[in-house]
Amino acid sequence: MKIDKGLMAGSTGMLILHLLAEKEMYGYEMIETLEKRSDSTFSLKAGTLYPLLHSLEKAGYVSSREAEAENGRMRKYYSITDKGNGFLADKKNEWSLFSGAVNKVLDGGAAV
Amino acid sequence: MKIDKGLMAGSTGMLILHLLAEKEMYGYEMIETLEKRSDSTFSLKAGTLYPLLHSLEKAGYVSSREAEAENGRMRKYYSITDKGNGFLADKKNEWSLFSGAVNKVLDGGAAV
DNA sequence: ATATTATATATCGACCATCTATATATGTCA
DNA sequence: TGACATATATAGATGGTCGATATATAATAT
Repeated sequence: MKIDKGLMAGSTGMLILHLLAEKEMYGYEMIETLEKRSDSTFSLKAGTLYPLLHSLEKAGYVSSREAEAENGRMRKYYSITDKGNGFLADKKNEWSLFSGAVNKVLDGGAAV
Repeated sequence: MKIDKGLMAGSTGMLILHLLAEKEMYGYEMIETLEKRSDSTFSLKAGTLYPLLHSLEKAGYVSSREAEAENGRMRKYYSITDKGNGFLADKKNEWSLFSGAVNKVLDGGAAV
């Protein structure tokens, strides 16, 4: 099933930062990793990712360096910053609160 | 914590339809019920709700009737339609898939 | 050789849902 | 009478995602 873009809004940044908290990655790799990890539920578009990475960098949440890959291609590798880790922690709390509240409403009526 | 509007996007319609699947409600009542059920996590704005209700009605997911409340005030009561129930079921599946995928990514790295 | 596909980054305009601000009107309470 | 809660409504601003498009190289197929 294709996930409505409305649902994606707001969580994409958190997901990207979470990946970068695990290890340095380049853009294309993030798209593939998200696709794989979510069992193809997510298919983040390049047109969404690259502007997002630029805004995360501008905000100081990630830093980047260009480097040549083994195959000779140029890639732009992103890393999360300390500031980014703090922001990520906040976003994870927010996600937890939000998804919990949605489920509360959906379960609700019963034991309120 | 105030929930980022990006996160809300896409799930508000589902939440409203879920409330209406329980019982007929008027707009203001929906806002209060969501606030209460979510332990004040959600505070849906009137400027979001009323246009949303109109579009849900236009799409045939809800129907409305105007009636005088006990206190003499005019209220617009909304009910979910059969079509709306079908749409709601789809949206709940989508939410389940989406939130599951987000958690998979956040848990990920470990057991992939 | 040549065409196609995958890799890799990037920008732009369109779309859509949310918010704030504003408007109107009535009921309640001080 | 004034303030606040109730109740619905619309308009404009904001912001995130998408599709389309562009560029360039590597790998694969014909």
